Amino acid sequence: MTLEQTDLQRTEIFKVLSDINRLRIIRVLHHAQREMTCGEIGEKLNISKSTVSYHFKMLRQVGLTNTRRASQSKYLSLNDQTFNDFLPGFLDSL
Amino acid sequence: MTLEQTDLQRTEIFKVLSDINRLRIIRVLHHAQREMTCGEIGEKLNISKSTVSYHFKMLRQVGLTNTRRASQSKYLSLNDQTFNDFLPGFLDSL
DNA sequence: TCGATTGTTTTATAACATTAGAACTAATAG
DNA sequence: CTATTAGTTCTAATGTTATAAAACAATCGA
Repeated sequence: MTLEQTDLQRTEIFKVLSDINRLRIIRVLHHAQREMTCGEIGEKLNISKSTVSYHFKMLRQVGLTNTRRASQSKYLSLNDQTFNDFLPGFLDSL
Repeated sequence: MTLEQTDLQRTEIFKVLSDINRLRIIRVLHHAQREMTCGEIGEKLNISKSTVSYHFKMLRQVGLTNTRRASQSKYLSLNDQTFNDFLPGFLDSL
């Protein structure tokens, strides 16, 4: 992994974290300490389901979250590994 | 300081860090361990002076850098305090 | 199978970000 | 005062991002 590649990965992660709604999603998940669904988070944060789906995708694409399908629902959880690798201590500061 | 205000401050900082050129500027400054001028950094990173000036402004606005005028030149340095407050350990990971 | 539930993708739109050239401002040296 | 140096702001072009409604897809219960 070159320096430049790591830089690009870093900027991608920062880009994902630079949106207030995605930060809210992360906080909600962190404080809940459990998986949550798209609908559940959308309702809590008052955003449309398509918008939540869009943000979920971005979070997943940079490895900040994991997803698990179960029946109709899709459960989201934080990927602690990525947070620890790139932003040690960040989650606990939320 | 409310949670929401801190969130906005955080997303602003992440936004500033989500650009590859600004990340490069930070790395160059960190490794140089000294102040550097706009022209010096622009030359090193091969970006126009107006673009460097634009990025300098963003960095300063969120408190990631300090500036000092001396004669015609303007010297930039990292504000370790802000990095430590919001991203402890980040600079050393660069 | 049908209808309900849940989430995704498409589409359109509006807002914002990045870039560099040109014009401008500030400081200094001669 | 004038020319030079260093940086800023304006402008226009180009590209990116966030949003939600609408259409679509997948799953499940009856």
